[in-house]
Amino acid sequence: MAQPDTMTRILDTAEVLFAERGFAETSLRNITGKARVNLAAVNYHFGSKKSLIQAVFARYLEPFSKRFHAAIDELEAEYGDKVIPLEVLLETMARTVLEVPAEKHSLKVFMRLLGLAYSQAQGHLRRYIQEEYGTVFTRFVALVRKATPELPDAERFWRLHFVLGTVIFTFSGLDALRDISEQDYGEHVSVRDLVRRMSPVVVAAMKAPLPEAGPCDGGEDQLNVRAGATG
Amino acid sequence: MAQPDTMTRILDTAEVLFAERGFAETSLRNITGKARVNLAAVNYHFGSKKSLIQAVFARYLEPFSKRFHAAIDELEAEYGDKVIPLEVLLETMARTVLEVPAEKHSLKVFMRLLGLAYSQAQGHLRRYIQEEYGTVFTRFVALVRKATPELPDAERFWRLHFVLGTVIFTFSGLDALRDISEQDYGEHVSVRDLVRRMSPVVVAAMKAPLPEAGPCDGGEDQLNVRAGATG
DNA sequence: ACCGGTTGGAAACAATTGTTTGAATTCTCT
DNA sequence: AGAGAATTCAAACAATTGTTTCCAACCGGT
Repeated sequence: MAQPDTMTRILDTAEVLFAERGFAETSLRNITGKARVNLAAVNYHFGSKKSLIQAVFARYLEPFSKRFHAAIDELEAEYGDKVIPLEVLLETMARTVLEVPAEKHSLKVFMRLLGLAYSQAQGHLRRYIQEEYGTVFTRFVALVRKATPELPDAERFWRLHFVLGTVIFTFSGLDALRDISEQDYGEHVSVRDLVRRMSPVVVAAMKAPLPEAGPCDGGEDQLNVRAGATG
Repeated sequence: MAQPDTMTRILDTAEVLFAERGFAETSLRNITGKARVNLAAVNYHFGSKKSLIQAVFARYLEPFSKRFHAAIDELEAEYGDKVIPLEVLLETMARTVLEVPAEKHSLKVFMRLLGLAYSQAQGHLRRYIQEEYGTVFTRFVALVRKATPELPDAERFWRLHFVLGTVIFTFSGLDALRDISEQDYGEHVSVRDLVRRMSPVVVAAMKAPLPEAGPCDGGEDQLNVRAGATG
């Protein structure tokens, strides 16, 4: 069996280990050991661990970004001036997300990495992803805006992040949740299955009625005081 | 100003740092330095870093569990045999969650810690939380079941986790999201504000129509093949 | 065939990690 | 006040981390 080249071998191993344990908990020796590659290879090919992490993300996000732009192009060509329905937009995004990792990698890994990027390392990763692949998301949001004219902009912003939370959280903890589901309900759910279950929920979430009153509670926010560091 | 005792000082500092950077990325020296406490104090008072992490969670979850049990008791006494409406259940949970950290701590920190517990360290933390505080959640689910008899059990299981994802994801990334919201929409959202926005979305999510077809796609799940470790 | 640039490998690097030690200090109770 | 327990402290521990170094092996072009 012709082994893939070293860089690919490192990326393949790294993404799995990162997804399983997180970035800080995965050492380079752990990666290079499992990948049967010399330790120094990581720093030689990628420069640093940080760059390796970004490279792992780039391998997912680059084809995704490309395909998603293309998919949106198709949609816009098909619908012309007409507004693209919300369901179509969401379904297109889901399909693109499902397509990309299916080629070589695991959707679970992809989602778990996204979840880690959000939850962990508040710093460089989020900035990197935002700067590098933010445009396609912006484009998507613009279309969602046309599809949901009844929503105030701020409301739509929050709701999109609500459903983003649903998606990332679910798929990123997929294994554990699936185990419970299988054990308690004797039901093995596939990824497509989960998407099918998620669709009506997401649509309903976006189309939910607006909250009752406006933000007029005087801006009290004492819930966020932290234990003061008496320096 | 009378300083709180060492254990409290450590817990106060640790929970903030953990929430900001994650567990592995926060060193004991980092904590003890900021808390103005000797390094060995952590191991003296808590035994190990792992135990410290659990103690941080216990300080949130213990009062939450107690209050939530009490709140459910009240609800059951009030409603007797009648089913408690879903909205009331969700609102009760939200209120309890908001109450607990408001005493001394930050809701943001609480949620971020919950998010980390799910996303990070697949091992000991989830088990610990499940074993220690799983009963109150089980009790809650039983009431939700009565409130949503139209949902198949498995469907309700997944939907509860969908909305759990929304809640944890949103509050755990609260700062960043709030910054964007404030910058793009000139709108400062308080925590209560966010809860108000989230409510109709969560309710709509739980009450969304059932997905169309059953799980009859032949169980293909090749999306989850991982890059084989050719050992 | 030969050479220059690229790639691979074992060892060592300095820094940081969680934890332990044993003496000094503070607190508690009679 | 003083014996004894509880706590704090500085220092060192062994282990692991990401990174670098130096040398051998390889490759394609003239």
